[in-house]
Amino acid sequence: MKRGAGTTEFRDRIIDAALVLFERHGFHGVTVNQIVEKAGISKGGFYHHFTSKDELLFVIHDIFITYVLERAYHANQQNRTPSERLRTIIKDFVSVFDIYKAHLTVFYQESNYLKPEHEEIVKKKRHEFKEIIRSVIQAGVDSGEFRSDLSVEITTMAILGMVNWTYKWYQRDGEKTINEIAEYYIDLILHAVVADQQTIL
Amino acid sequence: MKRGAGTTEFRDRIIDAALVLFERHGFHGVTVNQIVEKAGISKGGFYHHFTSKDELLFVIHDIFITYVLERAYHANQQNRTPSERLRTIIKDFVSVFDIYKAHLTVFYQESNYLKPEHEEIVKKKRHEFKEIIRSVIQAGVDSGEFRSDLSVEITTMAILGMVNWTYKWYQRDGEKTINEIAEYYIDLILHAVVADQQTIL
Amino acid sequence: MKRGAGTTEFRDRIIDAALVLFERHGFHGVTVNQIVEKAGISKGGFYHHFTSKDELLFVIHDIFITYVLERAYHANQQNRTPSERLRTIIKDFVSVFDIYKAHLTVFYQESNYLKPEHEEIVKKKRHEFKEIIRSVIQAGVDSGEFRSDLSVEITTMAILGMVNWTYKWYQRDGEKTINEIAEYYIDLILHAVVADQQTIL
Amino acid sequence: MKRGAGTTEFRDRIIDAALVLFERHGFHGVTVNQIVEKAGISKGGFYHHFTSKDELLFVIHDIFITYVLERAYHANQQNRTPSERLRTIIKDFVSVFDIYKAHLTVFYQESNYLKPEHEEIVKKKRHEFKEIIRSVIQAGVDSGEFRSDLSVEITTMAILGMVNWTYKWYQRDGEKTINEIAEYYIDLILHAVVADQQTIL
DNA sequence: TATGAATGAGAGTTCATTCAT
DNA sequence: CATGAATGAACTCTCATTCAT
Repeated sequence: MKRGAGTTEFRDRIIDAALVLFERHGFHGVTVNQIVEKAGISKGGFYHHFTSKDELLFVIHDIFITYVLERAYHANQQNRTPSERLRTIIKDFVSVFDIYKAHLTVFYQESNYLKPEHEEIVKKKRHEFKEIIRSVIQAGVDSGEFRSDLSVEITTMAILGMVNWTYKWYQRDGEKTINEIAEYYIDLILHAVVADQQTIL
Repeated sequence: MKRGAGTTEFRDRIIDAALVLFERHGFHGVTVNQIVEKAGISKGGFYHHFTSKDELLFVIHDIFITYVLERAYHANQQNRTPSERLRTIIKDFVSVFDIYKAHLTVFYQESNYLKPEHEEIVKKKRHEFKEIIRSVIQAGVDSGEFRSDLSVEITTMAILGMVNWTYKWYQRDGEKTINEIAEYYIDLILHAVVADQQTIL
Repeated sequence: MKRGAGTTEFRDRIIDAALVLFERHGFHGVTVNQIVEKAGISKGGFYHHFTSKDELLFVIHDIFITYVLERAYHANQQNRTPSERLRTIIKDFVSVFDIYKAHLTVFYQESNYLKPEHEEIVKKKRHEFKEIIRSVIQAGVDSGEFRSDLSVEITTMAILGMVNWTYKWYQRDGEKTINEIAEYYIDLILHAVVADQQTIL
Repeated sequence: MKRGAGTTEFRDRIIDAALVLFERHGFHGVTVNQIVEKAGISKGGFYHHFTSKDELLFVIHDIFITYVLERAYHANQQNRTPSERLRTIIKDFVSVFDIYKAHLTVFYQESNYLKPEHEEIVKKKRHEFKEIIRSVIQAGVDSGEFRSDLSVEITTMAILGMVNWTYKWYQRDGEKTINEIAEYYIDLILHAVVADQQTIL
């Protein structure tokens, strides 16, 4: 049990160091030497835990997308109406920005440097995440809660764009908390997609 | 007509080749050798026209942002109401996706590899572009045309995110034309930001 | 004795190879490839030990001037009269030609290719060496042992020129040993600078 | 006549520009581009007058050594005693420092970058110059004017070293004129080589 | 396990030289 | 004669990865 803890620390130290460096300088702007120096380990140590620098990039991607996907599945199940589900999914996803800001930046900035075999795995999970949102929009349209003239595809991409883009400007110590931003997004989105109230009344 | 009209110039050949390659493999996934080979010129020729690979990256950024900024300035002047201006700016910007898809992808994907001196120039123009959108939102709020409870900052970033993100999925030969997508975005955005009609009536 | 005594170290192998090549072809007439090939190591190995080819040039300069300076300091202290000190310094310096012939050639031939930061360090030590000789001449003049009409500055430079120039023609397997040449120089110099005996008597 | 003058100017402009640059930065520290820019001509113009950069280096060497050699021959003939001839040769040679300082620096600093075919020509003339001095020393020894225990070879090299080295420190606007320095050298040398006066008296 | 000296393929860049205009 | 855009061989240097210790 003690061993396991120590080993994990080692690996995590590498990932943490890499995240800080990748976020600032990009995957190709950082050398393995810089990573091991920042992590306080040796080069041999690095290659004991990762088969390559490429694998490290994949692991960072995978940690992030796996976590996000899991939460999205969970969030999608526990609400009733599509707008309630949409709200929960977005709030949940956006809350990740505080914990996984660096992962997220690397994820959106460096994913085209993933090796084919890694890219495929990530792509699949990314697609699953998108499908969750898409299905909620579809459900809203089907139930009449959302406007019937919505393009489910474009609406999904529009929401994803709005939300994902946040990583480009969000600062943890900025004026608004990530929760306030999330609430704001939800408000904008629901105004945009929910069917006119009058017709309902 | 005497010169440069019919002939594809050397410099342009380099940029075109680089765009195709950078879009697919990223700035660091492409070597100068690959660029000159695709452009059908010599390595020396490359360095006769660009002082470095870094400068080429900057030129691609600058062509794009300069063009976009100019159009945005123009679009912003010729309409009356904020929503009309917002519509024109967005339509105009999105229409760039068909001509400058590759520039745009490089712009959003590789800008953190710009050298400091180049980054500064690009950053300034990017900021100007953002300020144009921001000022339109602000004008809409001030005039009462847009909801009074809007956060101008977040709304601006939300719109930018939604629109910019398009580069990640838009295909010129896809189901929707870029104009249809633009119209759709405008519809979503106006639903989200325009003050309730009932209250006005 | 445990380490480094028997084995020719990596770093030394590089320096030795570079010296032979630089002496014959000049700093710019030799490539890093040629150096590593002669040293029997890899290119990466070279850059593991030296940050640049320029640094290697500096190291060669520094080894030489540091050694020479140390010996000159030592030689300057253990004799009494200026002519005795001058003799010891010259003999000592010239004896270096047998061990450091290549360093010396590089030192006098390539020093204007040193990078500014390196040049400064070397210049300082060179100046110190010159000052030692100068001070001996000055002492000789002050004590009346040397001619009173000597220009200390020009005499110093004349001696340095005569002695340094040796690197242009001296061959270790030539007619005269370096010691014989040194004795000869000393004889010439003393004839030139020592005050007339008759006038004293 | 006008043509001839203009053409010569062109070639001289190149040489002058190159001299200034080579003296400061060395042959390899200067590009052909820099030379033509400083000379105010085009690259094509350069290669119209010189077959290569290497040839330019040779021409600079040749101008210098040819001039020096000619003067030395002349100086050697018009005096009677060896010491008078030695004096004239040295004064004459050293006076070149004011006109040909740059040539001289390039000559002593970059001659090992001459191409073999050029090197040979220069070497031959250099040797001739040395032989002139050597023959004077020999004549002095033979006539009894100089010390009989002189090594003609080493004495020659010692004198050459002393005199040549001057290029390393001489400044045209320094304390001493080149003529004063020459007189000083001659004084030192004659003190060193002339046989004891008593024995003559 | 852990180390870091050593590797070597390949990157970006330079620059003397050429040649169509 | 003059030009300067274009060439391409050769250069210095980088850095992910290996492996003897």
